[in-house]
Amino acid sequence: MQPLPGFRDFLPDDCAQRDYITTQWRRSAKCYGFVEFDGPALESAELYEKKNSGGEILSQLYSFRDRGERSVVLRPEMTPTLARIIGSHHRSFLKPLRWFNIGHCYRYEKPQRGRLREFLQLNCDLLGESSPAADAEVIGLLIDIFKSVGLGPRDVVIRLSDRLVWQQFLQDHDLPDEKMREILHIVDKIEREPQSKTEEKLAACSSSLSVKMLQQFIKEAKAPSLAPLLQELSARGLRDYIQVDLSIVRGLAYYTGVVFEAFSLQGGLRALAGGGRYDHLIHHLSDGAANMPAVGFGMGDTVLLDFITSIPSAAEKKASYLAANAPCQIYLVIADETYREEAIMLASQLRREGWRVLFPLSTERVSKQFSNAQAARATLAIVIGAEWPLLKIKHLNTREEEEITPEHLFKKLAGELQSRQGTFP
RNA sequence: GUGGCCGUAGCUCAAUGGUAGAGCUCCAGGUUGUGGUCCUGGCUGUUGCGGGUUCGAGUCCCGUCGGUCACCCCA
Repeated sequence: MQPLPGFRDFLPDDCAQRDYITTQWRRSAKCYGFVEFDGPALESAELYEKKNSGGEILSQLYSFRDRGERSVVLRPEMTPTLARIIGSHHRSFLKPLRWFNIGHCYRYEKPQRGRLREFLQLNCDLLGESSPAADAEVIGLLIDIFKSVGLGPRDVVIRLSDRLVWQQFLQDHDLPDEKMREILHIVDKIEREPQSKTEEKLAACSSSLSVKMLQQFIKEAKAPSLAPLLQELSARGLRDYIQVDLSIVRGLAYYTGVVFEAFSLQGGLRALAGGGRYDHLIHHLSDGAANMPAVGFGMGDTVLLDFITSIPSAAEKKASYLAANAPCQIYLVIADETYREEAIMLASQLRREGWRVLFPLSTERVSKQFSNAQAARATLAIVIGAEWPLLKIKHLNTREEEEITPEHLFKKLAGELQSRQGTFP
């Protein structure tokens, strides 16, 4: 039996790596005062129909009828759920809200690498504040997440743009607002499509615009509205990560202002995260129950993990986290079965103090026990045998051995635990 | 949804149309209380599945399922 197409099993090693990602996500989000929320994976289909009035989107939804004949959908993204929750609970919270979520989302598409039908996503949203300071907080958080996993300005870039700039562009060329969506779609593709196709699409949309004019406008990258945001990012020391790029407009219809995408600079340009400002969506999705400006972003786990693994310094950082969180810290070697009971008592005591401890469940040769200790990636072995009531401890990395009393052992470990506490809370 | 490539042991892969194999992993040993090496032995298959061609198919053909890459799409 295999999992369904586009779904994955997570073996312990996969879980450990995912734990690394989600731990860094949580840590960074909390540093910015974001609080975690969650909602159901299964939602009413109505929630998504409202936003996208039917069409193709629905065919990419995991949708079905439940036993109560309700039309239901596995959430394809978090934002509608967030908007729904905000709509009915926003009066209970002081504004602005800083909320984040880590959860599985689903889409019924043909699976390929980094694009499965079930994926884990981080969403961070700042609601109820329309100033550029809010944009800067959110983008600052995004960058700090990259920093936390060892990615620097040589590894990732945030391409920043503003839809208001394009709105102004349309006005300056006497084009109606209705053309906005079409033009943005063309801009979105301008890098990826051959010029002839872009020209064709542009001609169908407007007679007064040329591809050259668009390209020139993008090249000039004049975006005065972004100045306050850029200033805030400079104050955070994050300007190195930012590149103003007006060709970034994002595919989604609901963005109203600042939009941004994070890309990998090495190993081909891959989108690692994306987001922007959506000032009307909450109002729309909550049926007017709430009305507040919002800015946020989403980031998937698989592409990020792939990328981290391909960057040596980031891979090293991941490896040291995994080593520090190995399944076993202390392995008790029972060299003489006579002392099994003493060993069990010692193990229990160590476990009560929070150490990850293993010992052989049945009689094993000492050489086998050391072998197992290493396989479990323990850093310390404690041999219990003839020297009792003394213990022989062996540092498995340095192979150094010493004999100490149990009391001394606990004192030593207590110091160790304290000094490590700052490393991985 | 469209097209290309690929499906052989748990993993990585061999096998001119002619008896399905290797390495790694795993398990058990190498007699006294010390772990990445080494030596010995052992387990593992409906060759993804279903048809067809052939004396004979892992190999050729068709279908199907799954994987992968590129489009499409991206909430």
